Amino acid sequence: MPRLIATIREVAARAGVSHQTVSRVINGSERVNPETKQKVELAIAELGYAPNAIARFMAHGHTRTFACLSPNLTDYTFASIIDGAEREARRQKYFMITASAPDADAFGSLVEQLVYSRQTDALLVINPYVDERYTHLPKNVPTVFLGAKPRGELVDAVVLDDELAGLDAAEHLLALGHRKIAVIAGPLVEDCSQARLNGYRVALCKAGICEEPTLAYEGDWSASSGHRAVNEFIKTGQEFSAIFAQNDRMAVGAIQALREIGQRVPEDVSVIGFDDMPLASYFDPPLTTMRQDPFLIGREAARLLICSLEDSSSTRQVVQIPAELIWRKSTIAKEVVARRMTGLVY
Amino acid sequence: MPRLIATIREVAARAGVSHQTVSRVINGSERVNPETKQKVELAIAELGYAPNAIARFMAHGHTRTFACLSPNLTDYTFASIIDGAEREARRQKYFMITASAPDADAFGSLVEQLVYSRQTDALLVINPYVDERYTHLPKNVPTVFLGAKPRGELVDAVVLDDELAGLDAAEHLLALGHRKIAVIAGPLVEDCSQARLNGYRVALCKAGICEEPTLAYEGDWSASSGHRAVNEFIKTGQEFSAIFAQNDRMAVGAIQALREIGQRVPEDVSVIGFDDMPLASYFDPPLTTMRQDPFLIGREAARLLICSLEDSSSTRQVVQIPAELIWRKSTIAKEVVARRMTGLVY
DNA sequence: ATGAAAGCGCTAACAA
DNA sequence: TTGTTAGCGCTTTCAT
Repeated sequence: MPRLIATIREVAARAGVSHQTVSRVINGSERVNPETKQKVELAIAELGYAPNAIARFMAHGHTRTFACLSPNLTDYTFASIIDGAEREARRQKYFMITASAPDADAFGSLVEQLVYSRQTDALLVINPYVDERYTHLPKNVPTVFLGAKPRGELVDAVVLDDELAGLDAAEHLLALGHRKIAVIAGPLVEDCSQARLNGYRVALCKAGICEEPTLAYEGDWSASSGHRAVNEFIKTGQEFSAIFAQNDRMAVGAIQALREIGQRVPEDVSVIGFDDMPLASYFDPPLTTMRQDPFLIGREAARLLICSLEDSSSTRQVVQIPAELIWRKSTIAKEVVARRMTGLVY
Repeated sequence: MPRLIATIREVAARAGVSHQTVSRVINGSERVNPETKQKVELAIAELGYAPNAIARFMAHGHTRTFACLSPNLTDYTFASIIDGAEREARRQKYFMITASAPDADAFGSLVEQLVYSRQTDALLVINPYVDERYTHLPKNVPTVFLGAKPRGELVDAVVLDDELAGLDAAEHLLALGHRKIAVIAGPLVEDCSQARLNGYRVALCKAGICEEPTLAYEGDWSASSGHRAVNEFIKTGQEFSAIFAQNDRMAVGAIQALREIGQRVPEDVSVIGFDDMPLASYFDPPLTTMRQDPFLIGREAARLLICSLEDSSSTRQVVQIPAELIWRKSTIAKEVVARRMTGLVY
């Protein structure tokens, strides 16, 4: 296979200069005579020369590339984080290799293939504590966690302010007059589930309500687990007038289960979700939810990573991004319903 | 910054062999004495040596990495394609750099940064004809198109059998007794929109129905464009008892618009979508749709790309993947409804 | 079975 | 301002 693109030396020969001068031109060095520069640029154009990135990496020892490891690439939140990170990376002339690591083993071999081989200078880890994957983290490699604060690891992180968001969600329901509020949590090994649960508890405590632990169900983020949660609540005879689902998919599953047993949303039960996923406003009823901006989170993570790559004296940080309540139609004031039902009008 | 990982020569020195022997060991060459091999492996373990991928690329001239360029990373279909491609790539020890190119210019500069710089050996292009991006395609670089057949370009492609899927969707509606079937198409610059439309037309022709062109609306894949489509149909006084939306988001938007004007789905109007996006079964009513398997499509594309990378004599091919009808609750037989309405029971 | 030499295409350090 | 010399860490080719 013939080499299709010229080398720096061929350009140099054609322009009648040394290859080093060509290097200076393509790197925009100041110390080069304008005339020489022109000659070189002409030769570059004539030869259709483009610098070889791999040779550059080889020469200066780093790749301007980082790896982004995610449990999967299809979850909307993950995909948005990745999109945000990738764009910020590219804006700063970095590259990103994205890979899905369904489990800890896959994660480990990815770290080997990408980081230990020095194909990659740095690491972005989405949900480092979903499983044991954090035990495979490389040492001494700039890393940013997404979705969980470091537990001792000396890495940066950007996370949603999940506790505050959980608190806001619960207070929204409280403000609507609800007192019996069930929670459908994500997997409790994930920090964000715990944090959202804490926020919820704090809100209830502040409202003088002692939370009943049985009013919480541990789901797995899937719609069907939301469905199961409601069935479980019913089976165990729980009473509740509102549900806080820790993501929209579980909220949607819960609403379906509720409807199957003849409960109307929001008239009988209010449901608040989390994420504001695409089409959240197109469900029936349109979902009230805590919106997060995963694109922004990804961008911020890339920014942080590049900072610590370029300024090794930069201090560790954890940045928290706030969530925002989007009040649509799946939650409603308890009193309003009660009055309507008894025929009272304002 | 000190080099943290040993080089092949350091390993060689420690094992008392030449660096070439170490190279043979790490590359699994047969021609190496078992004892020597052991010594080398010991040295590798002691030093924590890992081969430098960049140096390897440099030495043999290719990177085992390809670029995957997509209009965005968040669309579920794209994300699934990417996930499928990335996993297949990794399974075969390749890497993939994924980037979003919102427009043709971004696409062009990405091709420059990734392909002309030889950071990448090959190219996966999702939706090459969304805009003018195909004019920036590199020559002489193994490429696979996703979502559109090559228009003259000498590249492989994997596409859904959109025409057949369009035909199947229309025939489903036809079989249910519908005769006035409106279409909400995707952007007509995209081949898949055209192909789905063709399939629909063929089906109607076969059923002896001359399609009225005004019964087609060009959307942009968004739910709100599906909503607009229905309003447009109504405003222009179109009659229809069924709608074929070329993706699920537009279907959902259409259903909402229908409901707003007091039309029930499926009792008054049947709606079939396309994709079987996540939660399609959780909408009200659960969506009838043409399911595609984008993960499989991505995997197939990566397979093809690697084939043509490793066997340059491999012949060009376009592989078509079938879609599958998922009949849920948003479509119903016209007669059934009519009978119910007039009080007739079976 | 093993080693020595050359080179991949560039950048960095120094010299002129 | 420009050129020369050395690598970067590996693979490949050719000798031994």
